[in-house]
Parts: sequence; C-alpha cells; structure tokens
Amino acid sequence: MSRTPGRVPALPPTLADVAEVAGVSRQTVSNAVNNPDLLRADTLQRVQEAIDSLGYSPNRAARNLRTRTSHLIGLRFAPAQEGTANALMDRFVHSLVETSSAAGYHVLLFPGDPQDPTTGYDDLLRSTAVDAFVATDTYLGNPQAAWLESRRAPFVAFGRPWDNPGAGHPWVDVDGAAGTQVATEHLLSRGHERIAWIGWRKDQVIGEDRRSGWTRTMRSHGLATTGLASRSDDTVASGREAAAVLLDEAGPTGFVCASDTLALGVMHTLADRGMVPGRDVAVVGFDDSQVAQVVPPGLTSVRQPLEEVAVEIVRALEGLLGHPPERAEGVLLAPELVVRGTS
Amino acid sequence: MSRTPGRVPALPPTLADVAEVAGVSRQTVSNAVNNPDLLRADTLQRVQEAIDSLGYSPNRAARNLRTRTSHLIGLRFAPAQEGTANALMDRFVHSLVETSSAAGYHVLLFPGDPQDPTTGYDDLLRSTAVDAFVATDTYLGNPQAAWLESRRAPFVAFGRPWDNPGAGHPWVDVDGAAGTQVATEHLLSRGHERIAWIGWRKDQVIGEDRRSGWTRTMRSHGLATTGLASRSDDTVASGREAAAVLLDEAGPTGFVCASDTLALGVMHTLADRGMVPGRDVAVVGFDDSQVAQVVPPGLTSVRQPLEEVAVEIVRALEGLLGHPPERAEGVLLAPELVVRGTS
DNA sequence: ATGAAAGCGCTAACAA
DNA sequence: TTGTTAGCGCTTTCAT
Repeated sequence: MSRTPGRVPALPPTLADVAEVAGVSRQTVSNAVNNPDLLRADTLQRVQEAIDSLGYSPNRAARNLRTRTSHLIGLRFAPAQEGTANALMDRFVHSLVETSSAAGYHVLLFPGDPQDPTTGYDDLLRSTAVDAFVATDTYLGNPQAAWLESRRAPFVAFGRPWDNPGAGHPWVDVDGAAGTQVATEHLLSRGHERIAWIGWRKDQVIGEDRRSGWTRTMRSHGLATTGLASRSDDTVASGREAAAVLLDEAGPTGFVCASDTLALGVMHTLADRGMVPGRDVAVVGFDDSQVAQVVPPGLTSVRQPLEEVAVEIVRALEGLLGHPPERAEGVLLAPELVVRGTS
Repeated sequence: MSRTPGRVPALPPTLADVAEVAGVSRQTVSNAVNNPDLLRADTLQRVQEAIDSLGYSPNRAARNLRTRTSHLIGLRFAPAQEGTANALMDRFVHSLVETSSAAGYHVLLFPGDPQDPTTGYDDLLRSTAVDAFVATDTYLGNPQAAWLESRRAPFVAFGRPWDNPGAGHPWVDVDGAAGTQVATEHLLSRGHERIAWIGWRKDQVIGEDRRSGWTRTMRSHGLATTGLASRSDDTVASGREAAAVLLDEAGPTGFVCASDTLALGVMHTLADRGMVPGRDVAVVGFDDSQVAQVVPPGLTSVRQPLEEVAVEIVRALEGLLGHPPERAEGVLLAPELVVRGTS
C-alpha cells in the first residue's frame, strides 16, 4: 500500500508511488528523472508514463536535503529610492530571474537593512537556504563582498571590487567610463564643445569612473573641462541646482550626467528658464530608466546591458557551483547610448 | 564523534552537534529552537550557548521535508513594460519582501511566459517548492486565479476577481474608481470644469473601473462628459495622440488619466504646443510612478498604497497557511492623491 | 522536562 | 541495467 487513497487533501505522489505504478524500484525512477541514459528505452518509457499519469514532480525539500543544494539564488532586494529615476533593479531582477530559471535556479529575495548591508545573508547561509548569492551595490566601502568572502560563501558580484582589484570572487560590471565617453563623443559629433558634467560626490567610485569617461574624451579632443564639472547628490533637486549654476557661470551647450535623475534635474532647470532640451541645450543621462524613455522629448541615456549582465552572472554562478568549482574571471561589459530627443 | 573536524569545506553544524556540545539530546535542541517554553531555564540557556558558539541554524531542507512547508511565497515576476511609466511592481515586490520576511517567509521569484499566465505555477506546486503564491495581474480573462483554485493551490490575489465576484480565494485590491474620483474632485476644486478622461480600451476592466470614478464625479457635479473621454493603448504615443484630439475637439482644461504613462503622453502634446502643464492645462496620472515624481514640473498622480497591500496580502496568506486555515475576505484599499506641479 | 524511535522523500554508493 | 541499503537533518509521537 502506498498511500491512503481518497484522503483530502491528497498528498502529492512520491517516487515510491511512481515506482509502484511502473513496477520498478524507487531508484530506477530516480534515475529516470536524473540520469535517463542509464535506463533501457522501454523501462524509461514505462516510468515516464507513470510519472506523467501521476503528475509526479520530485519533492524539492527531500532532494535538497539529500544533495545539499537548493537551486536557489539569494538576492538582497533593497527598494528603489523614491524620487530618483533609478529603476535599474527592476530590469536587472527580471533578467536574472529569466536567465537563472533557464539554468535551473530560482531567485530568492530577502530584505536588507539599508544600514547594515550584511543583514540577511548570514541566516540564509547557515540554514543552507540558498546555494549562492548575487551581490549588488558592491561599491567602495560596502562590506558585503569582503564579508561574503570571509564566510566562504559562493557569490557573484554585480559591480567591480573597486577597493580590492585582486578580489577572489567573480564579478560582472558595466564600464561606466566607456558609457560617458560614448555620450560625450555623441555630443561632440553634434557640434557641442562646451559640454558640462554633473556627477556625484567624490567618494562615489562609480561616479568618478563615469566622470573619467567625460574627462578623457574632452581632453582627447583638446577641450577644457575647467569650471564645467559639478558634483552633487543623486537627486533631482541637486541636479537642478547644479545645472543652474553651470548655465550661469560656464554657459555649456550640453550636459552629460552620471544618472538619469541628475539629467532630469537639468531638464527642470531648462523648463524653469523656458529653454527646450534638445533644441537649446543637449542633455544625456545614464541608466536608460523608464523616465528617460517617457519624459518629453525623450532623454538620451546610456543603457546598461542588464540582460548580458544576468547571463554572465549566471554563467559565473554555474562555474562556482559546478564540480569541480571554477572561479570565473571578472567581466566588464560595454553599455550603449540610446539617442532620444534631448540631444 | 559528530563530524570529521578540520575538513574543508566544513559542513554547517547540525542539531546533533549542538546536542553533543550542550550535553543534551537532539530533541531537546529542537525544542529549544521551536518550543523554548518546554525547557527548564538553565537547560535552555546551555543549549542556547551551544547554538551561539557553533553558529547553528536549522537546516532548511531537513525542516521543510519534515514539516511539509517551505516558508517560501511564490511570485511570478513579469518584466515592467519598457516604454511605459509603470514600475508598480518594483515598489510592490519590495513591500512584499519586507512584510513577508517579518512573517517568516521569503519570496521566490519565477519567470512567466507572457503568453501563458499559468506557466511556472504548476511545477512549483507539484514539487512543493512554495507554500503559497501571490498572484498579480488577475484582470478579466486572466486564467491564473481560476487555474490556481482548481489546483487547490493556496494563493492570495492582488486584484479583484472581476469576472467572478464570489470567488473563493482571498484578494486585496486598490479602489481605482475612488482614486480617479479624488483626482477629478481635486481638479474641480482647482476650478476646472472641462475635465477630460484618457483611459484604456473597453475590455480592460481596471480601466473601466478607473473611468467610472471620473464619470460619477463629473455627473454628481452636473458636468457633461460627452466628447471628453478617450480610450487608447497604455503607451505614451497613444496618450499623446488622444490628448491632441481632445484638445482640438473638446478644449479641456484638465486631464485625468488611467495611468502615468498616458499622462506623460498628455505632457508630450502640451510640450509640442508650447503649453505648460499645471499652468495652461492640468494633468493627473495614476500610479505615482518614479516618472511622476521626477518629471518637470512633477506629475500629480494617484498613489496606490502598496505597503498596505503587502500587509493585507501577508495577513491573508498567514490565514491560509494557518491551522486551521482561515480564508480571509477580500480587502479593498483606498489610494491617495499626490499633488504636484501639473495641477 | 527530557530522551528514544521513526520516518519525511530523495539520491549516493554499492550489490546483483 | 536494475535493486538494496543507508542516511541527509529535522520534527512528531510516544515513553520515561
């Protein structure tokens, strides 16, 4: 007897149920699922029919317990900052879900205390709830990566280990400087020469990286950058103020910004002054957020190839979790410019 | 002997390891974790110390296998439509992650084929990978809810069962008509009388619901709606066209829109004509997306209380998964208007 | 208040 | 190629 029949709610069928129906041992059913090559064709078919007729799927918990894996990838899900244009996470998470699903993994979301970036990881790790993590926001001073390494936790970072170039973990990142370089060259090709930069405060490595793309492009074209750069918080209000000051003091005809949020700030200032973006002054943002796509007249922006990022991350993850584990190299991807009405 | 020491990588400590250190049986350790009241104070403390010193966390897979639960909530994660302003999902998912985590659940994301809304559910269900689902996009004709009910899958819907008011599953939704009513009343109080509506095509129940809030408010103020309404796809381009036609043919001084995306379309048309939103014509959107928050001069919009939605959903979920299960009533929450520069 | 025994459903290792 | 045995780490049941 396999299970009391007719009981409600019926328990899902098990390996043993399938084995009984197919007239084979449980191990043979297991092999049919995991190593079908081992079975004789006719046996496989018989087992397969039993599986289908019962609607059998292996119980995850049992499999996880036995194999010491969960096929779950942990991702700390911090909220998008309200009032910024930065909805990268949404696009990235979707790509990651798609890609990892194709590789047999699901994504487990857990909350993180914004104050303590390591919150949540420890418990999932110790309870072996996930096989690995994808760590985002691995900017300078963020202890996540170092902490995970110290715990020997398998993880791939979305973001370079800025403060530790020789870090032992795999990472995938987007080349911000290359992005702002393309953006700056785009404005140059449109005839602009006085191109201003609005970026973040100096302690933001990512911002400095993006800024360097602007700087080097201007220099390589023999153009001065003095007085054309501004640093501020990543808010619309800050971008707005910075743009006003730059327009008054340096009279730029184009702006390259470290984020769409800042670019929106520029557009606010232009609106304040009755200027039309794309006609009077060019504006380029960074991230190709939804805002860039819908704001009139369309914000030209540097788009991160998040789909590729997800693919590379999952590739690295598969290496890490393979037998034997293989540590992937860091991968740096190039963003591309999406040209719209503001330039 | 509990475990070969010094082996790399070390396996996480188990109940047995803790028991050995604390000098008690495994069962007592289990009780210390799950039913601390059963232990004598000094025993509990000894066990607790052993747990802390070893850094023990119960193995999830083992616990899941034994208890037939996973403490995982499945959420189908479809991507935000590119080119629309609609990034509700991001905010909602975050709220859900926070809230369900507080209740001891994690959120498992799985991809869904946009063509077949039931993809993914079946496998997770049969493999007992999740305890329950949160189903979104349960609009008319979406077979998710009916399918899940037929499978006796525990789930809570974010969205009313429009086509089946007596549906047996718990749901949480936001009162769209109340939202557009507040939006319309707001414009009325600002002195507008010719207030246009731009919504979705007629087969979108949610759109019809939102429209009804505008209709009834106009009527209750003795104002005509004829010629002031337009239906279109939920894209910026459609909203833009609809606004142009309405401005030409009906000369409204204010627009209430079924989405921020459509409202952005209106703003495009205003920009095309050199009109200033908020000064020449008022615009109100729906969803309070990031776009609404950052676009100049700030888009007045109806904000869905997603944090509350998440709280109610988790509450219903806990009922569903409790012993005995309790089926929660449907919950309808009121949105609020966020007033910005466009009105 | 604590312990012993059994078993959740699966797969690794080995035997036939 | 298929079957048998053992055990992953935990909790439920029952005994002490």
